[in-house]
Amino acid sequence: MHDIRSLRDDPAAFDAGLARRGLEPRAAELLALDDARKAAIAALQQAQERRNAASKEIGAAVARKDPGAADALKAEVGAIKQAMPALEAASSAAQAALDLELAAIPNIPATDAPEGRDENDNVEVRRHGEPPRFANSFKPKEHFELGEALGLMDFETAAKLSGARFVILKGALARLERALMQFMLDLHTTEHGYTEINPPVLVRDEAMFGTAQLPKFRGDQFRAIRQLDYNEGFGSAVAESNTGGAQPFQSTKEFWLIPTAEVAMTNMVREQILDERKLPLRFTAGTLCFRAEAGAAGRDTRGMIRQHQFEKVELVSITTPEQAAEEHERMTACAEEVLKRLGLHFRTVALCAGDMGFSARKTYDIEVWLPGQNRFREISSCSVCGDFQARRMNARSKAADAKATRFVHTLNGSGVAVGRALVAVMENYQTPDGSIEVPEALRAYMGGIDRIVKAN
RNA sequence: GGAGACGUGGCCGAGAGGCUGAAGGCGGCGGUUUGCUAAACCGUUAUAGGGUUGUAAAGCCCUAUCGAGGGUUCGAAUCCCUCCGUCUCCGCCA
Repeated sequence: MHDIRSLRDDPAAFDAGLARRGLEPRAAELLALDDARKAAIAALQQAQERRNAASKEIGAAVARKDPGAADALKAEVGAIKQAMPALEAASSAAQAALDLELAAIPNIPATDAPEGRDENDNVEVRRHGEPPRFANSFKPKEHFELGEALGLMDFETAAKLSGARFVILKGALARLERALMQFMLDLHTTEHGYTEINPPVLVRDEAMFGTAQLPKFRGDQFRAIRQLDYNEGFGSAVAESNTGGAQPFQSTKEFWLIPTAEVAMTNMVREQILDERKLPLRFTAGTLCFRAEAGAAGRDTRGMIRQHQFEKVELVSITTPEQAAEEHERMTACAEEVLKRLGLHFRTVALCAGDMGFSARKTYDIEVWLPGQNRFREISSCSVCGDFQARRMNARSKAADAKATRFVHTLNGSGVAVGRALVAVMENYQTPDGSIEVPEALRAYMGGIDRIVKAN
């Protein structure tokens, strides 16, 4: 969420930031909305001021037993009140018009985010390890070929239960996914200083607004509706529920399924004033994530790369403005460490301004090597959001000796995507006989199993 | 799911249609006194928005806010409704 006052101070800088994302200038239009809003507020406040003053005079007139004066004043207030609803409506409409626009504009890129339009302009900043070597004659398989051949990965049965973009893992492969999550959480909590969180995965509108999934990315999300009177046949299970009221945030019976634990963990500090001596806060959680993948039709339709439901270990930091940039590097290194210990080849790229997500000021993607696809695939994305989300959440901090509060800075990163890590381990540790070696770092979590073989 | 109680500033807590942006206490900040510390005493201490003066720091005026949103009223922390949240008892449940 952008600050209309700083936009007022420097509209050119705002438009320049949007231009770096490949977007049209918006400042002039927003400032016009802001002027309209201020005019509407002034008109309303003028009416309120007179009403309040007259009402006090009525009290005084009644006290000195002057009914004539009181009645005259009542008539005046009555007239003012006639006009008030229109003024109130105009004022809140003007505010809403501005907020609607501001809430749907992405964050301004940091000065050191690379220039560029799309993924082709991203900048590789480092690379670790190298691709695994296979015998010349051996063509590495993709993870779903391996998993299905092992009898431990079943997309067909999952489709019977839930449709496309779901999977059933079995036996040692199910355990491998569990092992990966445990390993990552243990690493981040015991060595990287993150506090483990087990958050709700169902959240309300405000939380989704806070991290900016709402209002713009509504269509990418799943909702959970509590159906109170479920007796009109199965069709009603998916019937559109009626929220009704004018208040935007009043539903208790509808939730959103989190698309990432970032939503839950970042919103833990919403509407709070934090002591800056306690920053940065570092949280990690391994949760299920739910994404509608709207607009991804036809992409990654096979396999586990792009599912409606997947597991991810997420990292979130809450910092002061001064700490944010360094924390971003640190967080990215924490995510990279996961891949290093798993012995996976990866590269880290800085996303260009045109390719970054909505809330980000600067983003590093970590891409892991997948031999079956013969290419790098995103497995983690670490972003600094500045005060963009903090404004939406009203999350502030205060220095020990300061009077004023200021917005915190928020960061989030995958540390890392568990489903994709499973894919990476399978493809990188496959052997010609179709079995999969278990990386050293995971063996303790696998009860000592060092190889995953075909189920009998 | 049923029944009931409650939600007031950083915290505790009064207030039950106008004199209340809100008593009192704690805490914070500034000061006086004081070998030091402590104590005592005095003062001060919400947030957001709009307007205005000023280069600025800041000041002044106004509006809104007593969980949130509506309503009644000339006037609402106070009365009514809805929602959110907390607590108690019962029921159900992993």
